[in-house]
Order: sequence, then structure tokens, then C-alpha cells
Amino acid sequence: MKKDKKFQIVLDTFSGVPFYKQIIEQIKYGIANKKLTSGFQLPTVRQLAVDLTINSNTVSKAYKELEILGYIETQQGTGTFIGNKKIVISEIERQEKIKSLVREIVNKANLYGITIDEIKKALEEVE
Amino acid sequence: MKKDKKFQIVLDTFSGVPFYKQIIEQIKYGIANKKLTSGFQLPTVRQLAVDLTINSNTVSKAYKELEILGYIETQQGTGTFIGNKKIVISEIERQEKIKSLVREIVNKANLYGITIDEIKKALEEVE
Amino acid sequence: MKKDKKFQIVLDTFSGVPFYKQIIEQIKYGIANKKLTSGFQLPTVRQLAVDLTINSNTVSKAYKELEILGYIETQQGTGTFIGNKKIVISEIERQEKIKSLVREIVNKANLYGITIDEIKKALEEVE
Amino acid sequence: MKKDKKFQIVLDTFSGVPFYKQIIEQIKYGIANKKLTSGFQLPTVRQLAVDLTINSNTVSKAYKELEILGYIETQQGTGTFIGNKKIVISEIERQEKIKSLVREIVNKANLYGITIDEIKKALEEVE
DNA sequence: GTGGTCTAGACCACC
DNA sequence: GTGGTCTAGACCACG
Repeated sequence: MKKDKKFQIVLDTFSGVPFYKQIIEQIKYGIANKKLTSGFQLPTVRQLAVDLTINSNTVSKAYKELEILGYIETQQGTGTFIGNKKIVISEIERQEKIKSLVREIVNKANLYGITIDEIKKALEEVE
Repeated sequence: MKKDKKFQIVLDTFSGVPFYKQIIEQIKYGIANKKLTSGFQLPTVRQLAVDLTINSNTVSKAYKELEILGYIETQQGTGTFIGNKKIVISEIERQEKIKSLVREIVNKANLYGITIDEIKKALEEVE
Repeated sequence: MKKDKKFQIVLDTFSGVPFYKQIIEQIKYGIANKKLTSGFQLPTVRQLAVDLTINSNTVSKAYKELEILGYIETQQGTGTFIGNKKIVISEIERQEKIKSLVREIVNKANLYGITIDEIKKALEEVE
Repeated sequence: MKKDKKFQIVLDTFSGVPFYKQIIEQIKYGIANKKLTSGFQLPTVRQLAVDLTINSNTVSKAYKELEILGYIETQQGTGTFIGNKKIVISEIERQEKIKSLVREIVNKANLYGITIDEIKKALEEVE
């Protein structure tokens, strides 16, 4: 896995999770990971819509919710910026995330008749 | 991973995938995996609804779609049964599934600041 | 019988045939008769529900089944449209329909003590 | 159409009207038409079920409802008989029936792309 | 008991 | 505005 300096949003079309929620979550985690720091300018609603090839209303909805939550600030005519609000993810939460992700992997693998070994092997190749 | 003889449907409430689609997919994979064979009686609409703690209409909707697609047969007053239609999953499709599952894992790990090594380690412990 | 340019769905409340099946059949015949052609926008789920004074879920169910069968296509947020799939009714099928319709008429007439002559006379007056 | 001396129940599987309702209606009309007169013994529940190849519960349900309505009487161990209650169908009701039947015919013909002439021609041939 | 149909109404995703 | 999902609950047909 190569180091990702630049912040980028990636949508998973098949997960079933609504795009606007994916955007919200990824920006929140970007803040938590310090990839997005106070004052950073987010892409414009229209630009991000084009980049992700989704409707601009969807981006708008995500930004609006993030603003309500206080994570970003919109300045009319200038753009949208990361705010001061901090997000801290505790080690316990991280461990929880790992557990739930693994549980999910095992369930899906099971469902599709995929073995854990196959998953692990495929993961080796990613690196 | 221990061997799972009995067929069981598991819903992921947080995935965002509609319940009825999860049911459809799992039954289809059950047929593909030969865990569900022709003539096998599925749980009743109401029983499955209770088991999954969802509304019976949701189960009904899933069964209905599977019936239209020809995978199951319903007999009013008797129950719902697996039909004759076969589902074959090619090795290519399996490999595709593995790829997409791994892609999903990497994306999520990335998002949450989890390393692949942590995932692999956690997967070891499952076995 | 006057020419019917506009497509319209009519429900028979007393026939005992489920509403959603009547809708499905009429749309299928509309496609077969070329009254509904590829790309045509069907009434919205809610509008048709209002027009037929039935619940929107019932319309939704009909549209859903037609979509699974490939006759119509739905676009979230936009509407529901006739697809490309063709339906051909052979002359043999038409003759079968006539036969079964006549059989039905005779049965009912018989049952209610109505003579075929009365039916024919009443049919003359329709024209 | 040949004269029908004997009373006989005919089920229409495709009408969607439940069997038990068809049975009830036909017996009621039999009484109205004087084809079934007071004291006439109806077939047993089991016999009629066999004749119509339906479940005996269905026949039972029809007879029970007719008994509640007072049209037939059940004598334990002997059989089921037509009661004294008369049913009179007024000429107005008959004319209404004709009208509604014709309306139904026209609707269905319309739907299936059948002309009234074809119906009339087919009706000629029945005689 | 089984599944099937329908309603009323809530909430969501997307344009 | 569009369609989609889900619930709660009623009633029916069939075995």
C-alpha cells in the first residue's frame, strides 16, 4: 500500500451506503487522521460532484450536514473549509473498528464460499 | 472457521444494503453453494421475520422476487421451497468477488487508519 | 368501439384479481399493442395510486415486478419508463384469449339466467 | 347451447374469484333459477371436492356460509339440503347483470385488442 | 397453520 | 418532485 499524502474521496457504489454518508464519513476520518487540518479548503460542491461523477445535490447535502455538525465552514463566494473542531479516535475505537471489519470480512467470505486463506493471500498481493 | 452445515441468514444492519436484497443474495448463494437444494423448505415467511426481527412483509418481498426469478416455489398454505433452477458461480466470478472484497477491505482500512497488517493479524486470530 | 389513443389503466374491483396483477397485465398488453412504446414515461407511482384510488405501495409492487421482468425501467428521482423488451402476442394467443373470454361469458350468462341473445343484443347497442 | 337440466357447478380457475365464493354464488343462482328446489340434496362435501378437484375445506366453507345465510340445511349423518328460503331476482337486477357483464366484456376485449365483432362472431358459433 | 394482498404512514435517496 | 424501503396491522385464501 503506497503512502497517500493527498486526501481523496473514494465512493463504493456497491456497498449500498448512500454517497452522501460516505462523503461525510471520509471527511470526518480525514479530520481525525489529521489529513484534513483546520483551514484546508475542500473541493467545491460542483468540482467534487464532477470528480465523483455524482449529482451536485448529493455533495451539497454532505457538506451541509458536516457544517451543521461544525466540522466545516462555508464562506459564501469563497469556498468550504475545514473548521477547528477536532475529532479524536481512541485506540479502543480503532480496535473496535478492526474487530467489526474482520467480522464483516468473515461473514462475506463465508457467504460467497471464499476461504480466509484466499483473502489473506489476496491481501499479501496488494502490498 | 468452523464448518457450517445449517443454512442461516445473517443481516448486516449497518451495510445500508436493503434487508430484502440481503436475503435474496444469501439464498441465491445458498443455492449456488449447494447448501440449499431442490425441494428444501425455506423457513416460513413469518418465522424468518421473527428470526431476523424484521417485518414479515420484508421477507415476503424477498421470497416474491426469488419466485419471479424462478429460484423458489411457493405453495399457498404449505410453504416455500427451493426450485430446480441451478445457479453456477464460475471460478472467474469467485475471483472477481475476492478482488472486490479485498478492494473493499483496503478502502475501509485506509479510511479508518487501519493497516493491512493489523487486518491480517486479526484474521489469523479468527481461525 | 371508438379508437383509444390514450393509455389508461382500469381496475375491476369485483373480479377478485389482485390490483397489482391487473396493472401488470394491462401494462404488458399496452406494450404488446404498441400503445406503450420504449421510452414512454408511465404515470408516477403516487399519481397512478391517486388515479386508481389505491395505495401507492400496490402500484409500486406492480412496477417492481414489471422491472424484474425487464419490461420497464425505473430511474430514482426521475420516473418509470417503458423499456426495450418487446412483447409479441401471436394470433394463436389472440384466438385463445377470444375463446376463453367467450367461455367466461357463456358461463356467467348461464349462471345468471341470461341468454346469449340478450348478450348479443346488448353488445349491438354498445357500438 | 344445450339445455342444462342437471345442476352443475363450474369453477373458473383464472377469474381470481375464490372457489368458495363461486360455489356460493352458483348455488344461490341455482335456487333463484329454480334449478335447485327445497329439499334437493346437494352433493356431499367430499364428493363435490372430488368433482371439482379442490380441497374439501373449501367446499365446507361454502356450505357453512350458505347455511348461515339460511339457504341450505345440514342434517348430521344424512346430508345437505336446499332449504325453504326463496331467492327472487328482479328483472331490474337481471338487466343490471347484463349491463355489467357487457361492460366487462368490452373492457377485456379492449384490453386484449379483440374487437366486439370477433366476440359476437365467436358467440354465434357457440350456439 | 401457510402465503398473499392491501393499507396507512414513516423515512430515505436522488434529481 | 421522483422512486425505494420498511413497519404495523388488517383481512383473505388455502390446507
